[in-house]
Amino acid sequence: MSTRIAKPRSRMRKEPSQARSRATVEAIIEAGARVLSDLGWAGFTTNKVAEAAGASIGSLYQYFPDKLSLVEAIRRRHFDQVLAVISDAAGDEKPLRQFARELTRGMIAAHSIHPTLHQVLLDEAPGDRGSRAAHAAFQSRYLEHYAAAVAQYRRRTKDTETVARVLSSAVEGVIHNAARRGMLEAPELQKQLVDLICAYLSGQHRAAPR
Amino acid sequence: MSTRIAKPRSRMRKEPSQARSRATVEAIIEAGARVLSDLGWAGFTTNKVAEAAGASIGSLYQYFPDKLSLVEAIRRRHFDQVLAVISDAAGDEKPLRQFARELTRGMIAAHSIHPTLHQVLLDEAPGDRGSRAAHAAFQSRYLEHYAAAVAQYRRRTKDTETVARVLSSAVEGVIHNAARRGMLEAPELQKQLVDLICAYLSGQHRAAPR
DNA sequence: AAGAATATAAACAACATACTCACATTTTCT
DNA sequence: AGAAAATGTGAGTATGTTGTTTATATTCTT
Repeated sequence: MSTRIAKPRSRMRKEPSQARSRATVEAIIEAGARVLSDLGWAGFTTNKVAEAAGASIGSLYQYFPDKLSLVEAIRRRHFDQVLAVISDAAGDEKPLRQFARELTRGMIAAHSIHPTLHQVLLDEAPGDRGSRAAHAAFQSRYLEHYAAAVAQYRRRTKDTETVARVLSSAVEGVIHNAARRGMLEAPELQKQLVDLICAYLSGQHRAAPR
Repeated sequence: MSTRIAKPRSRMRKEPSQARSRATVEAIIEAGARVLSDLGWAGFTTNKVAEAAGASIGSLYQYFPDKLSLVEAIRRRHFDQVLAVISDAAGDEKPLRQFARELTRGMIAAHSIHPTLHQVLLDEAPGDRGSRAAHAAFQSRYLEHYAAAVAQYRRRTKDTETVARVLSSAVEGVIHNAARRGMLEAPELQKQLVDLICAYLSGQHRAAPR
């Protein structure tokens, strides 16, 4: 029972050294993201990814030891992008509305390339391997940024974490829904999302007038 | 090419007449919902459903001609439930906050049994068959109810439909996220969701004070 | 007790798909 | 130029999955 051998942690079977191979690896990751976003986890097959990347299945397995390590790579890349967006938006001390606008714009931009990748990565794709830790770390930092914003714009809130979570999931919900309908670019939607964020964060809504 | 034969529309291969068989059918649908919610579309297999229902695979195929018709049945049942919730909440003329509270409570209740079923049904499960129409009809009525509420509580809004969509997707996002974390019952979360709805719908948030 | 309805689960056929391997091509190095 | 290393190829395999059938057993109705 103690014979459970720890799989070698190698992210990549072989480190690409030439420019050509680095381009191949990049193409594979990119194609993987597209397939994952378009077909979902159920349609995410290594052969399909290789074909979409314009590479051969052999090349794929030359750099990624198995399917999961590929998902890992995709996940890492996407999460880094999203994190950068939030980090930027919640940067220094800007007025609420500007923060909301930048956040909205950034999130939409981050999802414009692969509309439903984020959701698929969160919901469908498994995270068996060492990804568990990385995934948690992402979630943590992700929320931290939101929490910082909440603390800044909504000072008299006790449970900052809950508010941050509600806000982030609401934003994600809107983005995801719009993405599925292909309406990410609609300006009216962007405006409404900004309004939603501002309304919730400014939070002067006690005792409705009527 | 025109030889595409229209499959017989039979929802059920055989109508259950005895009480026993009706219970079996119900158990299968219920188990199907659970499997779909827990394992996702990728893990949704007829054998697993039968086992989870405490029935045999043969019984399943006695009543459902194929896998898709089973999903159809699950979908129909769930959507009916959700629709009833919204319909109730957006009933007559109540103050905004009460509407928000009832909507929140109802949505949470509807998702408490099978937390992620709704999302899976919307995102992963295919809708090849005649479900396309039913699905659209549901979406339509779903939005209508939200739009009615928007029109009632937010009179000076031009694009009612967009607002309704933003609101509904935001609520869904929060619910879905909470469901995944097993935090659906947390009272603090419920309160925050109510706040979010009220804040957005009352919409007096122009010109942030600072 | 006969016959209809319902339940069972082993078995299958068809298919999908992650992954390997032996070989071809390109790049780098001497 | 030529050897060696790096990279690319894709048919093939091995393994599993899964929707579905069928022959048989059990329970209900009349």
